[in-house]
Amino acid sequence: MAKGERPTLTERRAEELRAAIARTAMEIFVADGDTSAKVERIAEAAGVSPRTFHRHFPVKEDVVRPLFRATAEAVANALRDVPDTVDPVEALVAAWTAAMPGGRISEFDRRFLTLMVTTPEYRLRWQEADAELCEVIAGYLDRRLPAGGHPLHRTLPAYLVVHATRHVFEHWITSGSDEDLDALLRDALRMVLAGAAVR
Amino acid sequence: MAKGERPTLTERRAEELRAAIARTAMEIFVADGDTSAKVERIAEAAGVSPRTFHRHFPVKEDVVRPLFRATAEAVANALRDVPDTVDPVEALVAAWTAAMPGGRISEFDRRFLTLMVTTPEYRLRWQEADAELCEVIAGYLDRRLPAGGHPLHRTLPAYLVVHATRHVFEHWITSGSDEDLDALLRDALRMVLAGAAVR
DNA sequence: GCCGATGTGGCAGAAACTGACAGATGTGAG
DNA sequence: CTCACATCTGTCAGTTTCTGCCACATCGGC
Repeated sequence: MAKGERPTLTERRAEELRAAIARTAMEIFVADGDTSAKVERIAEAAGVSPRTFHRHFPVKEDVVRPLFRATAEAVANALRDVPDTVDPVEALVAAWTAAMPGGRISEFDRRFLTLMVTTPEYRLRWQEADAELCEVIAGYLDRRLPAGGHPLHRTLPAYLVVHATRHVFEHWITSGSDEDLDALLRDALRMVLAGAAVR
Repeated sequence: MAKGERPTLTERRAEELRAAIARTAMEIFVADGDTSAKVERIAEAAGVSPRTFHRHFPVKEDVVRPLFRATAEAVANALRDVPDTVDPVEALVAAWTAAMPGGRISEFDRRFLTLMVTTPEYRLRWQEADAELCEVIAGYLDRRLPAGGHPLHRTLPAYLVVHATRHVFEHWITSGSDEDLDALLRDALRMVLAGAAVR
């Protein structure tokens, strides 16, 4: 557990435990149709004590973070090795698609994400994962932006890309999910990248 | 208290009480340098019982909402009667400036806003006020956008304008506030509106 | 096998909330 | 102006979330 070492066994176990608890919470939330389940119930269903739950998730709502972090990492991985010949818009859309298992969103996930969008405390955790994505996307866009200038010229386009994606996605989720998500994303990203002068 | 009537005396009093409690909380937060003050203390300083506090603010963090709502309304008012001859970028920057008392941010406000930016639960309340601003800005941009098209073509530009403003503002706050905020805003808004084809 | 480091659970308690009731204070009809 | 009614407020008890502390189990290196 030194510094930049890869995770030790104990750390990996803790991570797995957090993921398991998160998944348990997700299943309970979807089954209930709301997010009001008590810590006691989630902890018991996951086979741990409430005290251990709170050790891993200081605030109850943190329980969903591993889920969002996982998809954020999937997007980051999909974006890591994109050749410069690919159109940025297509690369970003493809990265998002790659983050969904099977390239599409299941009914189960759709119900869960609806809860996450409509419950402010949980929506906040989603946004925190998006904040990490901002850095990844900033790294990707870096090579495609005019060099120099104010620091904001680097971070703002990435920030806007992530938030445009979020806006489109939330519209898609709340409006019944019967539109072509990829097409909507392409459209929105083109708007953002055009303004940011991405080549 | 029928439907679209103007507020009755009782309602106005409740609104004033909420504003007074919010202001009290702000002063305590700034004096402490953090937002950890207990409900009991804020309520006592405002001259009400904790029970009354929670009646007006179901969740403790809601206490700052009146403050953000007030500035959001100020921006909305400043934007309401802008003639079409004014450049949208200038109109938006002017609206933000008009929302600050005296056209600039006091040291007191700066400290308070720093706390709001760095504390996720409070940052969320700020974003909720921004969400209301989105509708106002969508109304303003409506006349300046190509007609027709998908609903997202109306809401997305406003959403991006608000979030670009937020990003610039948070950068400005956290980096010491010694840059030219207006210039940064102008720059960011030009980027967004160029992509959205605002005329 | 031993031993320090770390994770876990139980318990007590702080703090954030909520429901219910009683008293105070508006609000409106006559 | 007065009375009846609605609304707001405070007190109190109770639930839920979250934390500090300690004992115990497990892990990981020697």
